[in-house]
Amino acid sequence: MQFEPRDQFQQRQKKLEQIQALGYEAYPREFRWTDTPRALVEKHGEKPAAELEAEKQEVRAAGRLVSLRPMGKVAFAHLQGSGKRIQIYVKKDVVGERGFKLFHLLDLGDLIGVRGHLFRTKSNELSIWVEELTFLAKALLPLPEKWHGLTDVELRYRQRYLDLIANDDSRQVFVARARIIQELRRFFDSRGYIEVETPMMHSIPGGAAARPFVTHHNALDIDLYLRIAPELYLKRLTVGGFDRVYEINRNFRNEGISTQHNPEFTMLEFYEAYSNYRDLMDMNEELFRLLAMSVSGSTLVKYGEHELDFSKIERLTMREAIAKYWPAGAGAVPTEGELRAAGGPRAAVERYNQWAKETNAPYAASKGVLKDGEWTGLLFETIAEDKLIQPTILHDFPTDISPLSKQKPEDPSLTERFEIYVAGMEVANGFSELNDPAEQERRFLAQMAQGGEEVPKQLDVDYIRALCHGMPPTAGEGIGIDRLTMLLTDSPSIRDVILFPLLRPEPRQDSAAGAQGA
RNA sequence: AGGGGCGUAGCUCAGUGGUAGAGCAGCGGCCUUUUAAGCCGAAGGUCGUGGGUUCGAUCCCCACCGCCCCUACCA
Repeated sequence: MQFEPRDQFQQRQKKLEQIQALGYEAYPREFRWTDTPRALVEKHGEKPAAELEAEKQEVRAAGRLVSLRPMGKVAFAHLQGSGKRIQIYVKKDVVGERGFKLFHLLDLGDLIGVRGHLFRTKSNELSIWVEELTFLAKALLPLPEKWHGLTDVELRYRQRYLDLIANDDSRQVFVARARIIQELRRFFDSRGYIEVETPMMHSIPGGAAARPFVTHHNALDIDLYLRIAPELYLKRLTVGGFDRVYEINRNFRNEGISTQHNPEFTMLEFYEAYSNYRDLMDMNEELFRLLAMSVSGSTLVKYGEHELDFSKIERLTMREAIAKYWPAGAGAVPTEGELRAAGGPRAAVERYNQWAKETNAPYAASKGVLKDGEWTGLLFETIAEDKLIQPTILHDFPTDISPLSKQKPEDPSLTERFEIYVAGMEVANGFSELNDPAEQERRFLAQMAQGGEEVPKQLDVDYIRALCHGMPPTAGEGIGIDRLTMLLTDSPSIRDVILFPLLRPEPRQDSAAGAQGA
C-alpha cells in the first residue's frame, strides 16, 4: 500500500507508529460524544463569554482536524463535524505531557475526539478548552488546499469524499437532495400512498423508449435488462388494488452523458387510482411550491441567471406552446386547426425549416418518416422547449408519441398527458394511464412494428393480461429527482447532484502498491 | 460521434524555444489566545503519454489518454 505523495504518506505512517508507542490505540473503536461540532456552534454560537464561563459545561466532540496552528506550548485547531467547524484550544499544562506529545503527532485530516468545556478566546471565537485528547484515526494522505479547497472537477467527482470534506457547498447540495427526497416521501405518505419496490432487472424493458443495459443471470441462463422505467410494474400494482403507490429508485438508460443525463438516474414514479391528469397537475403545483419552500425557504429560487418562481405554474398545451414561440418572420403562425389537420404539423415544420435555413436557427431535423404527432413533438422541441424557463405545465401531447397515455375523448389524436418544464429542462411527465388492454396492445404492436433500439422487441403479454383484469382509471407521473435537485440547488450539471456520477474508470493499477495519486 | 478548451509539485495556480516558479500542505527550528497565525532553514517535478521539428521542446507540430463545455444522441 502506497499512495502519492509518498513522502507524506510514509511520514504519517511513522507518526501513527509513534502514536501507538505513546500507548494510544491506532484504530480505536468508538468515541462517546455529547455534541457534534455543528450542534455546539448552533447552540452556543451567540452566548457571551461570561455565560459560558458560568456554565462551564463539559462537552465531548469528535471530528476531523481541518486547521492547525501550533504556537509552542499551546495550539489552536479546528475540528470539523457534520459540516461545521469549531475551534479547539490545546494547552500543554492542561492536557499534560503525553497528551501534548500526541497533539504534535497529529496532522491535518486526522480524526480526533476532545473532552473539555466551551469558552471564548481573546478574539471572541467560541472554542473548546481541551482537557483530554482522544486519537481516533490517522489521515495518511493530506487534505486538499485549505483556502481554495478542491476545484478540479474530475477529482471532485472521482474522489467525492475529498470534495465533501473540502467544499461545504457540495455537502449542502447533497443535504438538500436528502431533504427533497424526505419531503417527497412525507408528501405522498400523508396522502395515503404506500412506497413499494419493483424489479430493477427486467426480462422485457418497458415503460419508456430508451436503449437498455443488458446483463446476464447465470443460474437461469437468461439475459436481463436493467430497467428503463418502473412504470409497467407499478401499474400492475394498481390492478392489484394498491390504489396509491410510489417508488423512488434508479432507472438505467444506455445513452449519452451530458449536463442533464447520467446513465443511472433517480426517478420518483407515483400512481393514483380514480384520478386523472388534471388532478395531478393541481397536485404538482402544490408539490413544487412546497419543495421550493422547504429547500430554499422561498417560492423564488435562483437558478443560474434566472429567478424561478414556483408560486404558480403556467399551463400551455403543446400546440399553444408552438404558436407562442413560433419565430416572427417564419411565416404564418400555425393554428390549432393546422396542427390538428392531417399533414398539418409537417407543413408547419417545413415552413419553420425554410426560415431556419435562412437565419441559421436550429433545424427541426427528422430521421425517417414521421407521423403527424411526431412532427408536432419535433416542432415543439425545436422552437419552444428551451424557452420554458419559468415552471410550465405543458399538456395535451400527441397520441403518436404517448403510447401509454389515455386519449382525449374529444380528440383522439391527443392524449391526457403533461410534462413539467423548468429552466428548459423536462423534470416531470404524467398522464391519465391507458387502461384499455386492447388499445394498449395495438399501440405496443405498432411501436414494435416501427422498430428501433429504443423499443422492446417483445410484447409484454403479462402487462396486457394485467390490464385485462381491470385497472381502475388512474393517473401516474414520474419526476426526475436529479434534475429537480439541480433546480433547487442552483447546480448547472447533473453530476453536481449525483454523488458518484459515471466516469470512465481510472487506468488500471495492479494493486495499491503502485498506485499514483490521481 | 463532431467542434472548442484544459492537463505543470499532494492541492491551488504562475511561466518560458536555452538547467522549472509561487502560495498552501509536508520536513527541521523558535513561539502559552491564534484566525489563510508569524519568523528562520531545508526539501519536493518523467511539465498527461508517445512520436516529430530543432543544436536544444514543458513551450511548436502530430497521435493517443483523461476531464470540462457546446452540438449530435436522449420520452
